[in-house]
Amino acid sequence: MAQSDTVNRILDAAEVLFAERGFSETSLRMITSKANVNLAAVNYHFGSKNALIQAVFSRFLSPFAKNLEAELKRVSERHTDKPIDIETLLGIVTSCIVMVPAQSKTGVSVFMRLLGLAYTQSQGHLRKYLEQEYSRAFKMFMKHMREATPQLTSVDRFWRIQFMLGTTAFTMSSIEALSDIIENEMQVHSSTEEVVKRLVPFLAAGLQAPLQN
Amino acid sequence: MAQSDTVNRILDAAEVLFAERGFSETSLRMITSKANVNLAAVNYHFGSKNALIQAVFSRFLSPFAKNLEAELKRVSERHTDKPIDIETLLGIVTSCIVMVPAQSKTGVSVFMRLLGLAYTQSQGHLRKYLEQEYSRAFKMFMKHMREATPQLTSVDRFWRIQFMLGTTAFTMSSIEALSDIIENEMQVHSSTEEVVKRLVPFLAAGLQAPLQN
DNA sequence: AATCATTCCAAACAATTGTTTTAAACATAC
DNA sequence: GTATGTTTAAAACAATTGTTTGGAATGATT
Repeated sequence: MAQSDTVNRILDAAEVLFAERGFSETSLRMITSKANVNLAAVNYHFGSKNALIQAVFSRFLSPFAKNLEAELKRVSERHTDKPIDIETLLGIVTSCIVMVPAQSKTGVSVFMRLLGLAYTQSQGHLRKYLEQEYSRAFKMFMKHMREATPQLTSVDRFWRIQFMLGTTAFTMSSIEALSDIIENEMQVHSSTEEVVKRLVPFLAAGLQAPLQN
Repeated sequence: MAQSDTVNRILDAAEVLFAERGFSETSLRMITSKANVNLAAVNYHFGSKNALIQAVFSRFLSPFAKNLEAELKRVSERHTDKPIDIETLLGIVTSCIVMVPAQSKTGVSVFMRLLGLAYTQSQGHLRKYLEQEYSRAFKMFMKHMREATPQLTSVDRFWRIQFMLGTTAFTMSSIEALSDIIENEMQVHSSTEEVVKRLVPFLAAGLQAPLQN
């Protein structure tokens, strides 16, 4: 199968380069030369650069959404009486994220960095695509989140979830650079797992912070 | 004075367009036609597009840094015995941010959006420029931060401050898109000021979260 | 072996980018 | 009023962008 090999080589190269440099700053020529394929291959297999960007996202977001929906459904069937608590809910999300790289070859940090880019780079087509493609999984997650935080108004809950997402995406995307800094300045080694351990209490405390009036 | 007028018109137009679309996605022709000046004026007055980007930042970041240093100094003189607490510290930062638009014509949301872009868009030249230009204000802030959180180890403090910065930068860089979503789904209008009000308790709680072992 | 659709490749395409150039317009000083 | 230096204007510049093209290679099916 020469076809799928070329397609995957393009996706692999694009994924890394997009994560490193952003979308506009990554040219098709960079991608194809890193993937060792012909320049025209991108337009032949994907149709356009925008379609390639969407394909990069759906390759890791589709398994993640599928995992998440399945896991949420599974756990909620055992919680028919009481809602799922926050810690369990966050645990489900993180475990589903960690599951994806095991299936494909995408690293967690690349995963999160791309997720962050999708949010910050105002690529209109991407945002629309993601919204209509994964709205079901997102709404499902939000439903359980709503039940787990009844003390919050819907507006406060929305924003705090965004804060959480932002913190995670940003930290994960810059984790290598920050680890280097801290290793130089304090002679302490920080693995991704250790950073996540530090991150979770931060997020949980923020999410449950007293409301300001 | 035709000169300074042209310069300011370019800065005004560039500021808005950069905040709306990002740096790479904004061409000099968009800027100059919005500013009603000739295309060559940018290279004449600023030298290059990168220099223009830096000029846009320094126009509002310099007053901010000045405000912040002055305010930190002023408050710390009244706290000779005990350190400044976190809430006050974060309050100083946000109030200094809000002060700048009153001095210039830049809106708070544009200000914050640019700040977020500076952090998330990996423009190498920008990051270096900002670091060496405003390291004094940053170090000053860090010193008070250290005194305000004596219960944290330096490693924990380092990470939590990164979490904070990440949350802020991320939220600010995607604030308009998120405001649109929440306005559509919940019929609630969210100004930047309101989002900041929601952000501060989240950050403060995260910073002071109990340590995990 | 011949036919077929699929995939690949080198080249060219048109459009857009940041930057530079040339001359004209302008203001200021003598 | 002439001279001098500064700012604007329009055009052209070279480089890079995403995309398209026509034909060559490929590989499976008959």
